[in-house]
Amino acid sequence: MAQDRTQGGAQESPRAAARRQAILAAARRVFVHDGYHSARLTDIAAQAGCSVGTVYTYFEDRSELLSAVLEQVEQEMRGRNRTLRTDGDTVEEVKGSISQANRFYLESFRKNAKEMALMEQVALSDPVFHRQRQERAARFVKRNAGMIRTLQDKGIVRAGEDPEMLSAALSVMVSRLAYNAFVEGNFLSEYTVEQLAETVDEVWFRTLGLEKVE
Amino acid sequence: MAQDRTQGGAQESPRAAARRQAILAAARRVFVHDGYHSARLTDIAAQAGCSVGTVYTYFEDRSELLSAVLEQVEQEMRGRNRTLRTDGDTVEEVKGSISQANRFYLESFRKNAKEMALMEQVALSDPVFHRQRQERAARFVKRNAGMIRTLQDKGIVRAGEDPEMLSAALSVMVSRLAYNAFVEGNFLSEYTVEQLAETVDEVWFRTLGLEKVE
Amino acid sequence: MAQDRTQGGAQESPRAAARRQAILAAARRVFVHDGYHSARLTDIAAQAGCSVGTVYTYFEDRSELLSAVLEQVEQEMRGRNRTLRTDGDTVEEVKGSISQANRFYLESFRKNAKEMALMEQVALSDPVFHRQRQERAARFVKRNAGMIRTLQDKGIVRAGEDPEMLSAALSVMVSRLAYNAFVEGNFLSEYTVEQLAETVDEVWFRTLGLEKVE
Amino acid sequence: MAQDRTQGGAQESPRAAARRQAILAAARRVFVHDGYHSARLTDIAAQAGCSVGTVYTYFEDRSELLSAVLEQVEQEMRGRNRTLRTDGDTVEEVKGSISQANRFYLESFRKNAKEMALMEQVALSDPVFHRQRQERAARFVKRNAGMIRTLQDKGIVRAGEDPEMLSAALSVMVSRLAYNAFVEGNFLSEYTVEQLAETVDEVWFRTLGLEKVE
DNA sequence: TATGAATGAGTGTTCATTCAT
DNA sequence: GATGAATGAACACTCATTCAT
Repeated sequence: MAQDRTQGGAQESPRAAARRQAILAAARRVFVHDGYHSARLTDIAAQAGCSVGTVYTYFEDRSELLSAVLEQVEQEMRGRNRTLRTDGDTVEEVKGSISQANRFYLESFRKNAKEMALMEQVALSDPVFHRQRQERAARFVKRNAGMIRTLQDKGIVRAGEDPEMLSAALSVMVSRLAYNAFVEGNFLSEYTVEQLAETVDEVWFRTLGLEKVE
Repeated sequence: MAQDRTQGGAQESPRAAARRQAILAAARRVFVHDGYHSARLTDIAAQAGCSVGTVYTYFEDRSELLSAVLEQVEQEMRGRNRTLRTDGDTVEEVKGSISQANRFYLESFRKNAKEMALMEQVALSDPVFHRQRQERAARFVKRNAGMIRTLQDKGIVRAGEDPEMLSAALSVMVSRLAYNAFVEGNFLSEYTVEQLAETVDEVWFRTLGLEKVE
Repeated sequence: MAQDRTQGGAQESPRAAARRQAILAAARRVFVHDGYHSARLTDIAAQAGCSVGTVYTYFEDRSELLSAVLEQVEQEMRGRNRTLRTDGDTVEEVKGSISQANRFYLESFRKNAKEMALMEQVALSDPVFHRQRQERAARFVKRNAGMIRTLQDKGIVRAGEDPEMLSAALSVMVSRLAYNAFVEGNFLSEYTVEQLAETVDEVWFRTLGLEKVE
Repeated sequence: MAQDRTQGGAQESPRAAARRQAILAAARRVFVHDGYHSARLTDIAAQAGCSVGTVYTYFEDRSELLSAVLEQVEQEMRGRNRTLRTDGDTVEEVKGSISQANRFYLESFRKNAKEMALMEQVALSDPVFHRQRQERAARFVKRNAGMIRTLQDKGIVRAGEDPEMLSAALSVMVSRLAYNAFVEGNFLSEYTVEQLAETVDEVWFRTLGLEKVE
């Protein structure tokens, strides 16, 4: 992914690695605080306790610095979600998986709200980041679509529905609700993650026919 | 709202009005094509067939030009939605209203997809536009929350649900699905408005208990 | 002096003359209030109740408008000073003339303080106005030098002094003291014209040997 | 006084100091030659042998560059006047002090005539510089007022006179005469500093009663 | 005469990136 | 590796003046 200037397998010294981390952390702070367009290299260097020249020793240019920041964020969030299971034999197991996944997603989003806002911002002005964001979303949708298809095979979800689109609808609902609650400072920000999760679960369960409607 | 330099009720001559429209249309094209930050005044003037100075005869500055563009878009979209009814006595009537509203929304979004992307972009970097976008969204959510509350009173929707949050969840689902389909160039862009609307309707109906799940 | 566009002896209609006066008065207000460089033609036209184009009907350009304003001011001040006598046979008569001249000057300056500040400002950046101001000052110095020479001939002032330079020294003292008192907003602004005049008289009288020093 | 971008006590390298001086000297030349408002940053940079960007490395903006120039001039002039004495016990000593002070002032003015014109110009359009000029003048007047008061206590100058106003009158006479002689290009410019000083001394001495009038 | 819309040249300032030390 | 001074392209905005109506 060429997010640094370390060619091939050349190892960085511990000191160099520490420097890189310091710059990365500084960039994350500054990008998140000022927004990508307002963030100045000089501020990042100052925060990192080094000169601008040194920043260029470790990162090709400003946009690569942003890449590295976003990649770091994504790894942190992926790490949290790695253990998720989306399968299960009984309806209750499926509901448990969905429920857990939604809680994980909402919680992750809450913890990195500022970073998610940053991602959103850069995706709108830079084609490269736009594509990255799209692929991330696509993976999310695809995973859920697979689950829906499984439920259809088991006869739980109606076969008539398009799994991809249904997945997309339910997925964007979760991600956008999270965005509104944690980034926008909406009326939604007054709810707890648990409350949001319950609503989201409800929509999923009813839509997928996992809950009896009296 | 002072989106132009015409003070108070001073009437514009037909020629001046035409000029203003030409500049507005040019700005809309350029903003939508290049994005707000990359758009150059010189390009807008060139597109409008006048000098930069003339642009400043009609608009205070660059940001006011954007305001005028967005206001125009909003009026176009509001105009289309004016006729919407969100009430009804029978379940079928309610479903009809929802169905119609969703189709109108998706269709409007499709017709102004680029402009919606522009709105999204500027909302992320300018506090004023951010607030405008938020208020627009809040109105939308509120209207739907009212409808849900009515359904609860009639005993159609369960009383236990929070109408505001449910409305928010369902509303963002529609708007974000539209965004993905018409702006992002997703796999969703291969669906027709009708197909999107059917899925969206389905989620609404099931969630609100308006449809029997076999 | 070609301060207007009325070629030769072509008479202006009464209406045109009124227009010209209205514009001139507006220009005077705006120039004096905003300073020459900050004054905008549009403001002047607005103040005059006409369009910018009309201003150009009566005045060649911005600088000619200023010329006309300054000329008007000068005529007003000259008018006041026309009756001054600077001669006299006895020491008391001479002192009376000087005393009267100083009071007239200070009073005139006070009445047109803003205009004098304007003159000073434009003299510093425009060669034409600079020359005008210089000539005005030179006339003032010359008149006083003549008086000093007369006093020397009568044996009242010592013959050894250079009348021109002495006149210059005493003249600039008066004009600059007036400037400080009426334009600058100095501590000097707390004195009355009479108090300033007494001090100024004192310096003149003593320097010219018109007063016995006990 | 924050007239540069060197924050706090951060030391400048010799090379940087030389650069700063080069830019300062260039700015002084250009400001003095073209006047503050007509001076272009590009000209200053060209004169300094660097790019415009480099100018902004050392100075916040155009006005700070002017500040630095004026401060430099003032320091040069203050340096020259540091040794002045304005006291003395005998009449002859007092006259000597006054005489010396006047010569110093006139000579300083002559050496920095163009810069004094610049100061005058910017004082008339910028409130900050206006205030600085006023304070400078006030100090000058105050110092001389103190001397006059001392002379009154000793019974040399009449007690009836207002020391502040008398000081102001005599001070502005010197400064304005200098201005006329060295900046204006008056007939006064044909006199030597010595000749100007003699006239100025004469007015002071006679006004303060330090010279017997035959 | 009066209008006021149109013109367009002119310039201070920013900041990512480079490279000599 | 580290530094930070130097670069210079890029751009919004102003306003006196003109001239078609």
